Amino acid sequence: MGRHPRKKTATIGDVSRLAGVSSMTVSRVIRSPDLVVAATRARVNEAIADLGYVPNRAAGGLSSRRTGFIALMLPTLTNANFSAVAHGLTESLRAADFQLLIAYTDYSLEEEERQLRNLLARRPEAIVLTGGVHRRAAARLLIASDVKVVEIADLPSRPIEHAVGFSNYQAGRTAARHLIDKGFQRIGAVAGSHEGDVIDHRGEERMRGFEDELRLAGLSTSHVLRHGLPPVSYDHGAASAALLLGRKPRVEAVFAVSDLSAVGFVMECQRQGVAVPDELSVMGFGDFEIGREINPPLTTVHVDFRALGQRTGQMLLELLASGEEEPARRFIDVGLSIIERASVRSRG
Amino acid sequence: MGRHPRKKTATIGDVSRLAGVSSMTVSRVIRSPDLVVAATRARVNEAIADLGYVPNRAAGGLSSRRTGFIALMLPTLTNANFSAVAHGLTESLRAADFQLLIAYTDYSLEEEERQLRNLLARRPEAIVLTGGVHRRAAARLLIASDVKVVEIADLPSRPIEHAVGFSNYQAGRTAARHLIDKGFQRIGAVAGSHEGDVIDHRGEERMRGFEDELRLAGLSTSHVLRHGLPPVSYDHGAASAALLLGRKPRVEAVFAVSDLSAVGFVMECQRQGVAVPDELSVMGFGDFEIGREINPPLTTVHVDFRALGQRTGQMLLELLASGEEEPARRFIDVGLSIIERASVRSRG
DNA sequence: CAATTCTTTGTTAACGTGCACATTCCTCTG
DNA sequence: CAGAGGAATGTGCACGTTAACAAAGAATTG
Repeated sequence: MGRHPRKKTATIGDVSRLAGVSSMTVSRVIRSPDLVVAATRARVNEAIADLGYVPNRAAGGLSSRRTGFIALMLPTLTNANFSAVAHGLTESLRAADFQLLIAYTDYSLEEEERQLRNLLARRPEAIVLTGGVHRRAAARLLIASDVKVVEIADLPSRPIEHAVGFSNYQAGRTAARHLIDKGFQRIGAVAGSHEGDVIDHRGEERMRGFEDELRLAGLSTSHVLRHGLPPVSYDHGAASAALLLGRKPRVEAVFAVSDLSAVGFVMECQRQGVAVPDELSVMGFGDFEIGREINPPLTTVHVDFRALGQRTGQMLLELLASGEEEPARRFIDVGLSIIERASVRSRG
Repeated sequence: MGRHPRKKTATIGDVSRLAGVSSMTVSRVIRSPDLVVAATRARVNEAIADLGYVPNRAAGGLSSRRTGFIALMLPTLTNANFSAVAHGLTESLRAADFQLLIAYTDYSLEEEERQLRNLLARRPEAIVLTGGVHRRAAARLLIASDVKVVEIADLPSRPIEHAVGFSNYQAGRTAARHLIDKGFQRIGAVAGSHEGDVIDHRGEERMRGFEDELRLAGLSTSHVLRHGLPPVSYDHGAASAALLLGRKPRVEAVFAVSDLSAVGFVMECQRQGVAVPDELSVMGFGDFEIGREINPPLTTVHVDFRALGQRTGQMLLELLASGEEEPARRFIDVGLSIIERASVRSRG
């Protein structure tokens, strides 16, 4: 406890003394003003303003068992789609006075458990996970705590509790199907390496779906290129293009595991004088803003990540408001769609 | 307080009972293990693992007066440079077990005070602000609380306490000077509107510096175009290009308030068959990754935002470790530089 | 107008932890 | 072997708030 030289920040006690009421009345003025008669309320509010009093939520949460935290675990913040999720989540939680606690793992399993422990130490009322939990110890921690768990983005086959998202595997298959339907035979793909400590599980799922669909159509997967560490970005696509354009016979169409990589790929084609889509079709994933802007604009698989975040937020509010201990499991597939732009065109 | 049907999450008391020690010993095992003899420590750790115990930081913080929170207030998360700041900050704070509390205002003054109040309610040990505080009431709240304040990104002329960043005004002047030195006379710029509720103060500073430098060189500012709501992005640049390319006589060089806008500008030039840089030079601000990748690669003003976040984090650690009530004010200018690429070339 | 109900405010205790101090048990020293 | 010093552990309380209950006054009812 505190044997401190001087306390500076005002407490509810300071306010109550100044206003000449009990601390409980102050608490009520803040949390349910209609329970307090107008005159008293005014006096208290004045004292609050005078002292610049801001309630201590840690203390309040300890007492009420409601911390007002929602935890969010992401692989990284430096990805427009993930920050869109965070953005959408905040939007729907803002009105309900929840505070988002963001942690990210930089795609490392090492960090996963550490970060999870840190988050749980804040006693969030719910935790939103991207791509599940991969370590046993981490999963055990989740079970021991009584937070509500929502997995988002990649829909797991066996969800821990609730889930909102889409199937990355399906996204890969859909992309392959799109290129096959356009009449292409030599279809390639570019993705990060799937060996090493840093693995993009969601991207892997897309590639798995992509290759499966190729095989089902009796096509070769030999033009699928894996290199570089995730998370992939523009330079990954540019490097991939340099590698893939040298091969003979040249591929006719390429799927990049991310729009960023696809954009880099197209730019490298421009530099090498390879016309997109006349000589080579390119498609991406994620519908990043930049894909709409380049020449030619990028055909891509679209998932509305901001809406995903918003829907997750709304679901959380319902879940938390209901107060049920064991609410029915929710499983929402937000789906995905192909956005046809000019970077892919029919063969021949 | 809690009259609750059943408590589920384990407390330090549960652990101490299971291990047959006092709760204080458990606390010590967690916070300073060397004070506890190995045998006891092992017993306690076993109990912790068995119960899946995770300390409650809210309770700990209340008692120790150290919450382990650092607050960060941003205009938006959906900007690569700001998320780079958050990323850099997290990196340096991670080892010290600080948790970043992120809030963003979406460039709205309305939200600023609300968010600040929410953050202060968590009693962060320091608060990192982007672009200062604009409302009186908000400033008063900051003063009443005893958090350490660090302003980052735009260096204020009169900092509240500490500051790490660069001068956006200087960035604008430097950009203008660069174009003037290249021999251009009809120099334009594109930025968001500076009227309305949503204002990008940092961008405004850059424009102010840009126009000042033009005027000092005796050049006209009539090609400076203002339109659209901040934050500006690709489509803003594209739209600006459409507007600016129609004017006669055409500008020779353009500075966009952000790389994203500059990229959109270049893409629109491509579509209209205007060669960059042969017919028109374009430069941006922020050195976003995409600027390096397009054709031609973008000349830009570079600021290392990730390093900015890291330096801020290191400074915070020193500030908080020292324990001084009134540490010396710190004011760090991380500077900026012009990155010359191919989108600007000398006139004539 | 007495009995009842509602409105408004207050009192008490507990939320889970860590600091300050106290206690116990060893180990050393001369 | 008594006394001093240190290492290991324990006790009590405070951190700032709110839930539950209590109390006092005002309004309503028959």
